[in-house]
Amino acid sequence: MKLPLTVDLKSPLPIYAQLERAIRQAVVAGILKLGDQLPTVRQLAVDLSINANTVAKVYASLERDGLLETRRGVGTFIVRIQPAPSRRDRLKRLEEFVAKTLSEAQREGFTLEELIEYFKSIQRR
Amino acid sequence: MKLPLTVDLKSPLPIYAQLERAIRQAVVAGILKLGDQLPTVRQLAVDLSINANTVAKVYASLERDGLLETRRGVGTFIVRIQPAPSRRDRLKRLEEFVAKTLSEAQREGFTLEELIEYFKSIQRR
DNA sequence: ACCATTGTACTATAACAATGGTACAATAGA
DNA sequence: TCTATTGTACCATTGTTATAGTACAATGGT
Repeated sequence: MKLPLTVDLKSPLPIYAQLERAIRQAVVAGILKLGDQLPTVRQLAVDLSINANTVAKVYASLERDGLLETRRGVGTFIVRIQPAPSRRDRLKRLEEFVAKTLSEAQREGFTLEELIEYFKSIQRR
Repeated sequence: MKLPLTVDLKSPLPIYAQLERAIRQAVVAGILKLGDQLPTVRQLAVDLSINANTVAKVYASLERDGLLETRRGVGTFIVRIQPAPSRRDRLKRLEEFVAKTLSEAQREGFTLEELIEYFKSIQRR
């Protein structure tokens, strides 16, 4: 499976932040599933035309976050898709998150319909 | 009128990029109108707790872009209102917005399916 | 036991971003 | 004309980001 990870060297957003975001997004979108192996730091560096150190730092950061697990000589794997806090807290946080997202979207001039459509298109791929 | 310009020192997005974006957004949103004066570089630097050089560089960049005009000893003024963004620009911004939202959602532990469901439930009411 | 693969840990270097500071140039107004 | 205000242009310094390169540690397979 070819991962749709990309970075834009000309973006003001640093490469490490772009890559971290892309990986998180791939997990949420279901492109990366529990137990899936990520490309090796060296391979991904080649694929994205960036430095291996940058990839390694992103992996290390995501591991600190509990999303990944790295095993020397083996590779890097997805170990957490979602935490499991209490249902009620979770729902409340989801509500807050969606509210915040919607207010931002409104400021940016996007409609709820557009967002749903775009989310669905991501789900489909 | 107090301008709603803010920057986040902890964001990976550099301050100058945040400020440039915030000003463009304020113009598009109609908060800054044609002919309006912006805060002085020194004043805005104080307001945002950043360096005056950073503000000056943002103003200079926006002037190169034709959005602003600066007059020594007088101030900085809006001289061009952005045309409505093209479809392509809009789609690109939507992409970026969704990418950002999904990476945040991942950190919060929400899945794409949950988000879509919740958005739909809002749409229904 | 050996070896290739993978992640980790360094070092050094360069470019960029941001700060603090100083000085200068142009303008408006007293 | 004088002065305060505003933008501009420097400089030196600091921290971050990214690169290139090397070496080492742990693992799995031969």
